[in-house]
Amino acid sequence: MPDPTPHPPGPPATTAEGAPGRRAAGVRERARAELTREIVAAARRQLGEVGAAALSLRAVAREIGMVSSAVYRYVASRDELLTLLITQAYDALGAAAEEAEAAVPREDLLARWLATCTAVRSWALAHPHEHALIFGSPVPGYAAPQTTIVPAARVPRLLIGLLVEGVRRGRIDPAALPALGTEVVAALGPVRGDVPLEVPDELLARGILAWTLLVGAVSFELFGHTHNVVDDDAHLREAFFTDQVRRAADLVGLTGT
Amino acid sequence: MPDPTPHPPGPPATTAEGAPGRRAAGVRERARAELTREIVAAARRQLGEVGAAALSLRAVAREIGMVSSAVYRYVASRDELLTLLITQAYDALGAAAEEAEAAVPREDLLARWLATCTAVRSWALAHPHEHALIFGSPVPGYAAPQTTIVPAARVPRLLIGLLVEGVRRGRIDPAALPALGTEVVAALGPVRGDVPLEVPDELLARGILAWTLLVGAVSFELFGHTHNVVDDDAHLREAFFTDQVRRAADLVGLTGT
DNA sequence: TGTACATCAGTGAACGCGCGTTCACTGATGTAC
DNA sequence: TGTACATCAGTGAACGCGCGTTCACTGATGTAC
Repeated sequence: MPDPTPHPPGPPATTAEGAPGRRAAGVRERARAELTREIVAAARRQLGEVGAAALSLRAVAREIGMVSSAVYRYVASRDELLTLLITQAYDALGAAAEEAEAAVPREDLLARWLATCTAVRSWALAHPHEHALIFGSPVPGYAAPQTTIVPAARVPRLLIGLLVEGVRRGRIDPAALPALGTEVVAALGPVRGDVPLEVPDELLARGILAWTLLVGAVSFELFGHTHNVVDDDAHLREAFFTDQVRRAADLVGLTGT
Repeated sequence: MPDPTPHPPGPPATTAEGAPGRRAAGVRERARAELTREIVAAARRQLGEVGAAALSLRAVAREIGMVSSAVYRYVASRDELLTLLITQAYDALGAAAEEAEAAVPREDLLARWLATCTAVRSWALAHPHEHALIFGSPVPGYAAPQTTIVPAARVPRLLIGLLVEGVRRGRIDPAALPALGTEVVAALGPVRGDVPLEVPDELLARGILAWTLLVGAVSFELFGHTHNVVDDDAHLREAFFTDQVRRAADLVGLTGT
């Protein structure tokens, strides 16, 4: 630790001063960013082929025609690469869901709910290994850092937003909901601060159930647990999924227009 | 293929004739079975330490003091070992759930439901890697054979049994249920044959939702997705889980005594 | 504008490791007469 | 009961492979005067 090896210079910490030489430094920085992107893209491709556990820095280097040690100029370790893949997967999923949701007329809360859920499923079907990376078994020996928290919350935030809107528009009547047991209320302590008070505890519990069901249903389908249960036909599968998430919408009080 | 290598004799196909020499042959067979069990047990221990992707035949051999090649007398390959682990995990989970359910008074269908769900969660908390093995991301490069289908269905079968009983005892009124959309009915084709007709399509769809939620909730907790959502306290976690699966029971029509 | 110097990207070899699987073999254990 | 033979379990060496990471190095690219 005390000897500063000349090797990994790390990200250049955006050179403190910056008025002159800005463009020049910008060139190096841009090249750096570009190659980092290339590395992550290659890693993503590899992830899609062999899965997270078998993801290898050497293979990534090979794919972009670099020598394996050169990759260490851009990522500090295999774990850091995994972290990048995870946050980017969460972000891609979040963006897909947000885009689909935004395309639906604002008044139709049920349709917005269903669009969000369907987008989550479609993204997962299109990126099965990335779904597995964020919602499947944890990668052995890897601990997700704080960095992933915010992107991980994008889809839940979207769904909570729909609940808030439902309450504000009078589509969901918080007063009509039963009270939640005190222990369960206590259990929800950590999330309580992140959710507007318009969403009472009971509704929050239902929302979490819906979110759990959504991810559970997608994972079940992706991981093969619907074999011998649901038909193989793509259209029927989607119909079944829609039926399930519509039930979840029902539960939180978002019914048809 | 056409040359019968002298090496792997495989399981001895239970020597056709068997009147004399029975006990002697039995000794070898018993030793064989015993060692196979030891191998699988060691593999299970290893699974608990490094996860499925990193499970290695050589490490298993090391743990039981064998040379790595000797293991091939007992299991044909790493994949076969994985298959054994998977079916045994399903069976252990199924047995735990069945035992917990059997301990509850027969009349209390809700309590039987909750006991089943709680057993699934407890087993998963006690055997996180085995839960991940059967409900997490598929192991890359491994395809589950038919052998796993029956044990995999044990818990679902238990839950379906409760629905059947609920209908037979008049606790669930099938006539009061809405009809299920024709597409969703079609989607349920494969499973329909395995579920008694007392459980109408609509109830079946709700049952699958409940099962999906159950596994989803356990996986969420186990894979760390309830961080920053549910409190860390074990008791509160359980209270939250119970609340969620009680909602699932509600949905299928199993309410309090 | 021109030169001397510092910064950085990429190289290639190496360390030390573990893996699945095969194969010819030695002994021990059972079987048949 | 005793011997000749067949079956099986376990050994040890080997094949061929890939991995993450480090390190001293060569050049190219930028920076300061």
